[in-house]
Amino acid sequence: MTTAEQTIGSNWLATAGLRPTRQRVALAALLIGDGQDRHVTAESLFDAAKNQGEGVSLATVYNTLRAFCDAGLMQEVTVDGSKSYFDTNVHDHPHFFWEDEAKVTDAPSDQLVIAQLPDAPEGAEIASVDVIIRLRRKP
Amino acid sequence: MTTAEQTIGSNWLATAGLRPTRQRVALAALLIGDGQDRHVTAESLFDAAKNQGEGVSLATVYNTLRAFCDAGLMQEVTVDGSKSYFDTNVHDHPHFFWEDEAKVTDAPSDQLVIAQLPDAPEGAEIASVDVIIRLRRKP
DNA sequence: TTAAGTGCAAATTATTTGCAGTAAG
DNA sequence: CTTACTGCAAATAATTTGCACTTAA
Repeated sequence: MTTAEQTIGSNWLATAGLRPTRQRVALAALLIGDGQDRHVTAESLFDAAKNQGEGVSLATVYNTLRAFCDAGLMQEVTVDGSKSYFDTNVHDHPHFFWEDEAKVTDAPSDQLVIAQLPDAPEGAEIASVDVIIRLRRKP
Repeated sequence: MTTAEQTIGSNWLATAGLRPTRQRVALAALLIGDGQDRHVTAESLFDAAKNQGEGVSLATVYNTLRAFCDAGLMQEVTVDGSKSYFDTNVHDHPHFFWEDEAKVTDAPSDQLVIAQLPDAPEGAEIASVDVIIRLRRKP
């Protein structure tokens, strides 16, 4: 990991008022270091950190992802009942879920047009609208 | 539970080629007995069965819900990472998720109009599109 | 009679938490 | 210094499974 990526990560943490610990800076660099949006599970991020020789415990990865979500730096994507996915893109946008690989990617949000949406029932308001496009390998 | 509801449940099982055991007929009657679509978790269905004095183990409720889904009688709705919800309405339709109550209901599908949908990436095809409208109590 | 279904209790999986030690402001 | 963070190991929660018993066909 370069110093540049660490700096980007530190700034990202700073904007949310989170302490830039060694572990968080390392994970932040993995998540946003190259400017690309990323979709991870706790396990996949843990493995990525390990592959870089970064010592971070799995519990800390879980706690850190929660902290990032609470701080609004990331969002959880609910696509699969058995695992939690986290997305560095916090804007409202649709997702592809590759069922064969159990992998999440962004779907192009400009290609999704919702012309009409059900009204929220009495006493409720719409917090967000999730659109998951489930994919399978073409036969 | 009336005999009529049991009969409806038995027929429902028969259409899927599932053996109408006492437990399955009881659960089926709870699920589709009154003709209304239902959204349950394993736990909520287990409680409902218990309240009717039907002896069904929790493991059997889990196994039965899986069997119903595998048979195409129900579908799983992924709205909450920590629990599985099951829907007796197998048609493609949007859902409301009431975040405060952790409850799922159907959203009126005629009020959802998707004018444009992202194309499936190369080599993939769209299996289904989930639309979850997350609600919160109005303040 | 025989293959499928049931019910426990034990196993599994993903995730959270308590708490003692470590480090950031 | 003081409070937040980390890491382990133990706890939790939802779900699945192994296996002996029961039941539908």
